[in-house]
Amino acid sequence: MPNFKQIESKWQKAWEKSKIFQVKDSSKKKKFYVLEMYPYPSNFGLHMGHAFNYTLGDIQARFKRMNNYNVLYPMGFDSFGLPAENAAIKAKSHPKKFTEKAIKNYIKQMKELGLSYDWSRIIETHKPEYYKWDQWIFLQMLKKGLAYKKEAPVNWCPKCKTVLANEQVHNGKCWRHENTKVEVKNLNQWFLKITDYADELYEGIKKLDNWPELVKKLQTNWINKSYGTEIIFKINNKSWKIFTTRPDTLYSVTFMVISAQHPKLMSIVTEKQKKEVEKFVKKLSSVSEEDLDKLEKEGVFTGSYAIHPLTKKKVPVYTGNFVLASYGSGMVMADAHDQRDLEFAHKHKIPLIAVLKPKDGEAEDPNKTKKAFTGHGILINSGKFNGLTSEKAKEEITKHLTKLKLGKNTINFRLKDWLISRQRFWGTPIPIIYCDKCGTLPVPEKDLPVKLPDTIKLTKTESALENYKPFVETKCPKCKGKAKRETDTMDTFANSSWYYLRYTDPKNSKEIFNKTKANYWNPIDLYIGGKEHACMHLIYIRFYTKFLRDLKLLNFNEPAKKMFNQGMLQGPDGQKMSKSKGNIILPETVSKKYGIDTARLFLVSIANPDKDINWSKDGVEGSLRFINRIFNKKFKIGKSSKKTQHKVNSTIKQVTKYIEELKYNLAVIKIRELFDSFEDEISKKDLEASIKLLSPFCPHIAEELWEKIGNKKFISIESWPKYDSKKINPEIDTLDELISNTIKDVNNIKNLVKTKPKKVTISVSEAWKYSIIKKIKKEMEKDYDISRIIKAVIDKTHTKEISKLVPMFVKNPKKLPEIVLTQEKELKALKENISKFEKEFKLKIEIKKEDPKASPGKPSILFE
RNA sequence: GCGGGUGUGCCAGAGUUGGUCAAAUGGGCCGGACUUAAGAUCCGGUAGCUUAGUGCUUGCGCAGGUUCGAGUCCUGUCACCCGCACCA
Repeated sequence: MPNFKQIESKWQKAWEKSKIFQVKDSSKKKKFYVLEMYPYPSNFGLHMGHAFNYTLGDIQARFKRMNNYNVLYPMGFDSFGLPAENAAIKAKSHPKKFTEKAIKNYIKQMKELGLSYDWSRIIETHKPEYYKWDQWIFLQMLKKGLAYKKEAPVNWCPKCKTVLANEQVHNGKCWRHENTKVEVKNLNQWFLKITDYADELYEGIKKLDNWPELVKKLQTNWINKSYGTEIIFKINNKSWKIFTTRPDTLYSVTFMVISAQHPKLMSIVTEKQKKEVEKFVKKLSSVSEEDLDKLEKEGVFTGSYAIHPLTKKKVPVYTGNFVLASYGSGMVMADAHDQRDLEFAHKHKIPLIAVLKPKDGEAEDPNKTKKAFTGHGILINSGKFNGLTSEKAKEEITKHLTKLKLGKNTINFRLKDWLISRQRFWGTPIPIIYCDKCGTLPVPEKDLPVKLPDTIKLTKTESALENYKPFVETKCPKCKGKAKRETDTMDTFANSSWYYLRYTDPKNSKEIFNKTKANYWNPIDLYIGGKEHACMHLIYIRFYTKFLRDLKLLNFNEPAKKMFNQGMLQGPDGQKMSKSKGNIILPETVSKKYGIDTARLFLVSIANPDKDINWSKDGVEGSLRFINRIFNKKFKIGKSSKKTQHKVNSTIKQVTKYIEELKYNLAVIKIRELFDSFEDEISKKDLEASIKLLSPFCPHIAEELWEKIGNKKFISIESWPKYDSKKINPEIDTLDELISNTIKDVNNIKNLVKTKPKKVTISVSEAWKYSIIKKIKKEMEKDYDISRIIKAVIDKTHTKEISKLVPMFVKNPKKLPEIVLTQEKELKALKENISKFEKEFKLKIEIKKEDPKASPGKPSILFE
């Protein structure tokens, strides 16, 4: 077994010293930007799942580097976040301490994985040099009216003591505390107006050609653009807008439902109903929007009536728990053609009117049926719109409303504005100052960054900044009087929304990044990360990209050309790795036992990298066996046989293609087959090419072998081998097959005779091919089904070329393909391999040519 | 409820313009070689029936269909997994 530890550290040091992975911002070479989503530096360190993730990118980076690309492959840390803050609170300390310790450990571990990052470009989001630019972006958004403050019902996690974005609430529970119910609370919060970009974000998805379909679908559903109609209802003489996708059911509206969380709800509640409504709202206050669905559809009458815009009838307005305050306008018109509305109406004994009938039937009485007719149909009970189809009626009714100025066509999105305020310490401070005289003011750009205090010791969960006078107390930038700082910090997703740009110019203190550099490297050519980020990070990063483009800083529209979602690495038990299950595999342990190259090789050879995979001890040992085999093999440098040349060249071709497609598992198979096919003697060039193929997967071992065969420079910066198509000869594979069949024959016969013959005569027979022809002729004479004839041909010849001739057979069954007899070639191949045979069987072997016209019934191998 | 995905041999997992698929590769298991022995290593086997065979049969969740031909396309069905969630 190679001394992995020694080899690994030798090359890791050499790489670091030589700075071969550092990259310049311009080059004659084509650029390639590979990026993995940067991690949160947890104090538990990296586990094998991270190793898998980063290996995927590293292989690509190494591959592209060898293919003469100028490769940007950086790494950084998403170092703001709750765990460090919580740890600090527990230890009555500063989160920076924990964070930087964790980062140090991460870097060490990453280097031990042999990842070829350009460490000179490291970014850490908790550093003022970085988050200064978070604040700068915020100020730009403020200028453009994209950052604003408003009071809104927000999700409040009592454990984090902070507000969560909708996207951070999972099933009504906090995303970090699975058992903590999210409460609803009204607070004054900062929002980013991502909805201004909703349409572009939505339409742009279609152009993300190399993004996984899954991510695209999830984003499409998340943003959810829907075309509909805005209709104005009058309540107590005030206009209330509602949004509907079904204006064709307008005549069916017999009541309205307003969200129980609507900010203006109380304004329409009458004195008489006040008590009941308040009771109802209070009951719901501990339930988040996302949790509402678990409740039964409930509601109470507000006491007010709305005027139907067309019939002018009075319809009662209810408040209900099934209407979202944040979608549309927070109020819906309710009718007989919606299941929820129907159920609600039945419960509250509200009469319903059917206005649609099926195209081929009669309408059911909605007051009696339990199932609403929700499809499209023909309008009835709808005044002058009777007889129209739903589709037509949607248009006509909207047109009519537009004329009356009571409605219009509109587009609605499900996507909500992004709430970025966090009442936490360990985040980017929002650069805002509040002055009693001058109001809310942005921190002047020259005063950035607004730094987090370094000296503070955290003791409580609540916002430490709020209670820390040296931070809060400041001067008003306008009147120079006493003023207070904003104490909210930003969601960490703000940091990660543009980090990829900072890698291109990480040390710039004058500007967010140099435009030329950022535009040279971007967009990212390959972005690797988990699919769990489909709806949050991957939408935010697109949003920021578009915003910075609109500031004329970027000349592209989307952050990444290609996105790749890696699968999850699960423990040996097939379960998600977790501390509680005790199934976490650490790179250190594995590396010590098998070497990190073995682990890298194993991780990518289990399955396609986008599949979830299981760690397996037996499996990794298989990879170890392979590495041992090639490491210990003694190569005689000389001349490659035709066969070796063929294998090397065809493997180069296939492996190159597979790596490009990120089908690493298939690439590894081909590499294994290549090394296993080697004969004793091989040319230096072929051997070098083979080691190069291995190098992105097993960089340390490859460097070692490279040196062992007498090379001085690093294989990591050598150029990728090119195949010579002239040396690829598929016939060699066919002959190989024939030979292995012959071996099988010999073995079979050996087993049968159970004695050790001294001499074997193998005659290469083409008899079977004759037998096919015979068979075909026979079948034809019998006037058999043509399909059987063709099947016979295909089964026997196994050549694609012939299968392509099938249509010809169908047209003209008499014209049989001419089967080329390759007896001469087979003989030759066997002769070439005779020594191998003799060694294999410990026999004397004699090869005899058989009469090609001999009957197919004769044995082709004779023993003496 | 809506949307998405998956279902292949003892196991993991390849396999999309339908045709070299009884099914890559790895693991496991069985046998052989080597060895005093074990391990490592190397070789062979691993659906069933056969065999002198490069033969036959069955076969990729289940049931049908299209086709000369289907793991691959279509329809239905079952199972599991994941995302979103009262979207008006």
